[in-house]
Amino acid sequence: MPGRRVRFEAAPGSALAISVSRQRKGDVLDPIHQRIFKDIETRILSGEWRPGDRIPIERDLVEQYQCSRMTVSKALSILVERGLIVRRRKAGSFVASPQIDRTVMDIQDISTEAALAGYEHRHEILSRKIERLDTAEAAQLQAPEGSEVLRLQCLHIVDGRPIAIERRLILLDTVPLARDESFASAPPAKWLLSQVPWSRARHVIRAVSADASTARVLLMERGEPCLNLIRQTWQNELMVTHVEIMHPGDRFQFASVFQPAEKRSRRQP
Amino acid sequence: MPGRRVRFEAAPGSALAISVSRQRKGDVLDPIHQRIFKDIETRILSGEWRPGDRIPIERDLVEQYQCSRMTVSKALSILVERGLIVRRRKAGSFVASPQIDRTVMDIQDISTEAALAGYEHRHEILSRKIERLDTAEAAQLQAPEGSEVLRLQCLHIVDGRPIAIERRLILLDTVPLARDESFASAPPAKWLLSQVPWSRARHVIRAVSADASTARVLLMERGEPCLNLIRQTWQNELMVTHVEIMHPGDRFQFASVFQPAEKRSRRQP
DNA sequence: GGTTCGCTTTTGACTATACAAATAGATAAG
DNA sequence: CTTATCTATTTGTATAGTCAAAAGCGAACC
Repeated sequence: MPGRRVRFEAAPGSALAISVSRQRKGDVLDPIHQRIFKDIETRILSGEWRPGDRIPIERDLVEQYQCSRMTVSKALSILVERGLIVRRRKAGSFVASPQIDRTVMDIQDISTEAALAGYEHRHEILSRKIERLDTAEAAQLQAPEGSEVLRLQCLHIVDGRPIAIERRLILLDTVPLARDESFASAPPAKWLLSQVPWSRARHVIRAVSADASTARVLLMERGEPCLNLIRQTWQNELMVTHVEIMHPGDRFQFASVFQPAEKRSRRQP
Repeated sequence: MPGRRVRFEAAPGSALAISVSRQRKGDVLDPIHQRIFKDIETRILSGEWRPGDRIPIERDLVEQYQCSRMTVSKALSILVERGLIVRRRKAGSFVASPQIDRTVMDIQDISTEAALAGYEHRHEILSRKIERLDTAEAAQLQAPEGSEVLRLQCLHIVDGRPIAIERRLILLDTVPLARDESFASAPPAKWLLSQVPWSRARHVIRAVSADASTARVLLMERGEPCLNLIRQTWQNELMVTHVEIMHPGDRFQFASVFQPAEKRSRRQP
């Protein structure tokens, strides 16, 4: 009966044993590779195994979990993919040094964020015109001079209060469909994403003083602090869009909870 | 000769063929699973395959790349791990919907960031004292009342100009070694990371007006905009540290370049 | 009409094996 | 003492199969 596997567990407490997780929630036990992954992840996140430490070699893990090398290898591959370990031939696998104090901010688009938080959101297109990029602006955006662009101003209102003014350029060469889009049903950010996949983005977050026109639409005083987000997006060297969003400092902040080993679990509806 | 593999390539242009990459840079060809991965990734990032589209089933990919199912499966697993596709039994694998307009800011710690940008960085510990958390503060931080904490103020100077004031609490129960640390050689953020691995962090970024004491140390006017970063870190339900960093708005911004499919390649020195 | 049941497709998990590539550490040569 | 060479170890890639679990689909049934 080739390929049939008898499953037993390593005796806990044995010399090199890494306390194999018995975890048995709801009577279904996790796949072996996941248990190996979790056991090692726990060891690393708890600090028991520190950056640079060598983790047991595949042969020993095979022994401890009574599984095949492929299964161990799969677990280790995921740990590599998640940035928790590095593997080196002949040397072994080691706990990776964490990215030094890296902070990651996850910023969803405004309408999504508002919806998730249970707020009512609407947007108003304040202006909409088609222009050509002049020399200065083209240089600043690293886009070809004379490109046709759609220039938009869009106000976002959450719970009845203006929360952001969005000033956006969309390159019509890259996104020709934008020419005839009114952005009445979906705000520009959302519409764009459904139309154009992007391959690269650049972000800048700053604190600036409200200029006169911003202060007027956002119902605040001139000079008050604003949170300023600039985002520029490309699709394979073609610029897609450039947007600058001004948020009133007293009404808006970016917040996120983050784990070093990004748990990605996205489901398709 | 079991296990030996003869490598040929699918005829390009054949009915279902997905234009198998011939890529042959430097005469070494990539592992098959990597070629499959890249081919599909390219298709998705270029927009040829759009969110929700079904990608060829494993059987067909096996046929096209003339490899085993495990190899195809490995490629697809990586695509899942990277968030590019989702797989559903019986249904097939589909291009994942991108996280709606998600922006990710990568913020390194100040000294690292300065070093990377080629600036000279130094820090000064302005104050350092050990206290116990009072009721109000404990509640705010969701930490146990009466916990011993180390309270620090640290000024960061880049290229001779004050660029940030850091106000930090370190829980001495979680990080006992901090009690005798002077933070003279490494700034608190860096030192902490080398001592304590963390499992969860919360971040908030805001724009605020400079208060009197902040304005004084950062050599700016009261009321001018400041970029304000708050970061709280836990290790397995134990709070590690809470820090608030104020940056002068005119001298500091967060910037990052980001790709939807995070390329992770970290090497150990 | 709707509901249940079983068939079939497709992914998920795993084994056992083979050989390749890198390289740390020992050994030999200069 | 330094440098080149060998070798054993450890990871990397891949094969060819097995069995399991989920779920779409249609047929039979109410």
